[in-house]
Amino acid sequence: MTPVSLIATAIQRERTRAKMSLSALASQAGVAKSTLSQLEGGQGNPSLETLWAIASALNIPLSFLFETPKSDFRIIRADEEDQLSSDLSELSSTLLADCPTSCRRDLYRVYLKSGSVREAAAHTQNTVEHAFVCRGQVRLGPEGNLQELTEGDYFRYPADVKHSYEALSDKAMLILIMENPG
Amino acid sequence: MTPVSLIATAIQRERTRAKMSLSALASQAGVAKSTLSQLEGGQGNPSLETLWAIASALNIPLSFLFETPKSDFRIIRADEEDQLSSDLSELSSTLLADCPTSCRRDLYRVYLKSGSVREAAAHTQNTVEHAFVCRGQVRLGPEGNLQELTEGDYFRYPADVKHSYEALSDKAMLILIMENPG
DNA sequence: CACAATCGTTCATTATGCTGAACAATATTC
DNA sequence: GAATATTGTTCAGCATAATGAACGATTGTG
Repeated sequence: MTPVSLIATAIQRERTRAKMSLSALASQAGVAKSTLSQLEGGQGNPSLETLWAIASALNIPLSFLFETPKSDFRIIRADEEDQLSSDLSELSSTLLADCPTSCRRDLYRVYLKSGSVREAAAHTQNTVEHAFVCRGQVRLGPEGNLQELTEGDYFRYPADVKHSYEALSDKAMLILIMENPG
Repeated sequence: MTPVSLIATAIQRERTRAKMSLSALASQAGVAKSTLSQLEGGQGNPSLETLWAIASALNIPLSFLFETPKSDFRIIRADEEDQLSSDLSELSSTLLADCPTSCRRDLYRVYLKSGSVREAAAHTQNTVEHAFVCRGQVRLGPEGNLQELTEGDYFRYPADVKHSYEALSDKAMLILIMENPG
């Protein structure tokens, strides 16, 4: 995959996400329509200033133009041991998620009390959430894909749709990592 | 700050980190020395292919050239409540760390047993680790800045120096997020 | 229906980034 | 110490990215 074609799809993706026409984005960024048109066509070899102008007009950091879209599900149960360095008796660690390309990840500590269900609206497109349950039991996930998790479980899911959190035990604590855009 | 000057310092930083001479990097990347020289001098307006070639030769993703360096300490105790959305009785969440610019964050689940101390070598420059204790008590941190943490505590620290982990309780579990380069 | 506006694409001209050779300044080797 | 690489910089020529006007296609409006 050539870098230009990657940029091409990235620009198109971000532009449609921003609900901007090609002409509007071009004038907003201060570049010629023709330049932008060729770029989105996967042709040419844009300069840094051109890319910068486009990213600024889209109101996103430049690195957002270098990301490859993906989103997926993954559950790692507390008793599933990826044997990574488990030979060290005093320490065993499990890689829950890595971040191959640059991404934005915000880290939250969440306390839940049993009772009502906490609904969360859809986040920006391609947002992914990582949940790790530290204490108690919770049911969470995107609409139609709720998972019941217990202490030590890890769950990753797309969060660009409606999703919810609910404590099944009296109290629950979890680590939530919001990652966008994936 | 102009985008070119940012790239200029970024390239120099990554090149010295890779212990490469300007000439060596140029030939490795397949670009003219003059091009690279001008770039590091903060002049010009590089094309995407040029940047791509340089990043590839440095063996880093392109987005690493757009990051602004920083690193810092932060501890959030379990009983420190950032009142964020604490008005919702059934849910209260605390933002532990956000990620203003693009960054790489790998997520680990770590189990510790009391006894020996786990020593970790210095990671690449500007690496930061986020530790969140889910169970038990641990003493961890960089050399000369060990912190004792208990359940629910969060600790962020530079990990580009030697650091260590030690369980103070019988068993301990924590979430570790490795972020590089910050 | 006709008119106007906006859409995205294509093409000559202009501006400029990339190149390669020549350069002085260190660093290395016998 | 002289000879030889290797460092990073500067400058003319070429390659090409960016431009702006003209284009047909599509949409909106009276």
